[in-house]
Amino acid sequence: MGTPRPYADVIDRLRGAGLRPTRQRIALARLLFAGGDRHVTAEQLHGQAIERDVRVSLATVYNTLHQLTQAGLLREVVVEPGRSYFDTNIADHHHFYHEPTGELQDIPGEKVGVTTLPKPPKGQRIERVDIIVRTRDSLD
Amino acid sequence: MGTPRPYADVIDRLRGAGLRPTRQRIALARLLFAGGDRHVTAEQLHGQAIERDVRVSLATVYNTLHQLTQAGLLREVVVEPGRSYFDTNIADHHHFYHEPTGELQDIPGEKVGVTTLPKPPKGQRIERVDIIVRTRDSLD
DNA sequence: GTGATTGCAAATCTTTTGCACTAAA
DNA sequence: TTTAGTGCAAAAGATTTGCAATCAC
Repeated sequence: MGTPRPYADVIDRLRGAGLRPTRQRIALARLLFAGGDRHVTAEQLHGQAIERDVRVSLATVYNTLHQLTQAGLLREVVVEPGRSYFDTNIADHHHFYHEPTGELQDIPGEKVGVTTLPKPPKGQRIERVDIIVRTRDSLD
Repeated sequence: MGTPRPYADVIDRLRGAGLRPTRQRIALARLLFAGGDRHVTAEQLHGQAIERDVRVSLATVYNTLHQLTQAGLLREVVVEPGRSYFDTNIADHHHFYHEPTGELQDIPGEKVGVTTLPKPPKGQRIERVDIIVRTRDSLD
């Protein structure tokens, strides 16, 4: 048996992204990629880290989130001015956005059929198609 | 002939929205609704007003944009964290977003076909579907 | 060791707010 | 008048940055 490496999976993921597996990055990555798909703001993630006694500064959380996004391990979702969500689901998919609570919910890519789409302006290529289905409470 | 009213159209539009046609609001509405469809940030609109020697504060521009949005005369488009665009096109439509320049371009609603869409979460109704097609330069 | 990473606090940027002043009705 | 609207400057958030201290390799 080889020497057991703690959090080997997370560390490999960071390494794969070209990021040094520091204490902070490992902790954040564990929080992010532990459960299923998550939608978190920097503030929320920072709060959770603090809760679990992980000493990280908010600045580092922001930096790490952006680094992971750039590496393709996270996706940034913009639904509201002045607040960014980071999505651990990087598969092709879209979102329900419940405006009253600010909650995001994934819609699997295959559940949405976009038939036609015009050609992008000259000299541009499509990078990504984001669909946000904004919802409110039925009674309103 | 009745007494000619300057900017009667704009004034009526504001009145119709329940907004007093003040000097500032008239000027801003004229900038917004003059040409065809426009996508502006508060900062940009403020800049244009100043350029044309209209004395308005940025705070008033923000207030007015939100009032017009609430009245249904404008639509807010969120594509980037920390910056809101206001769209004078209130018809059903979507957007190309050219990431390098931050430019928005309308896609008429009928040019995009969304076939299937899952039911929203229990107790919620769909308010609006926003589709943002993010583009980059072809060569990148 | 040494170069990448972190923390902290300050800086930045967008947007909102409080309040005395001004203007529309 | 009387009440809504405005400007200004200050406040509030979210995010970024500069730089000395710290850590991974």
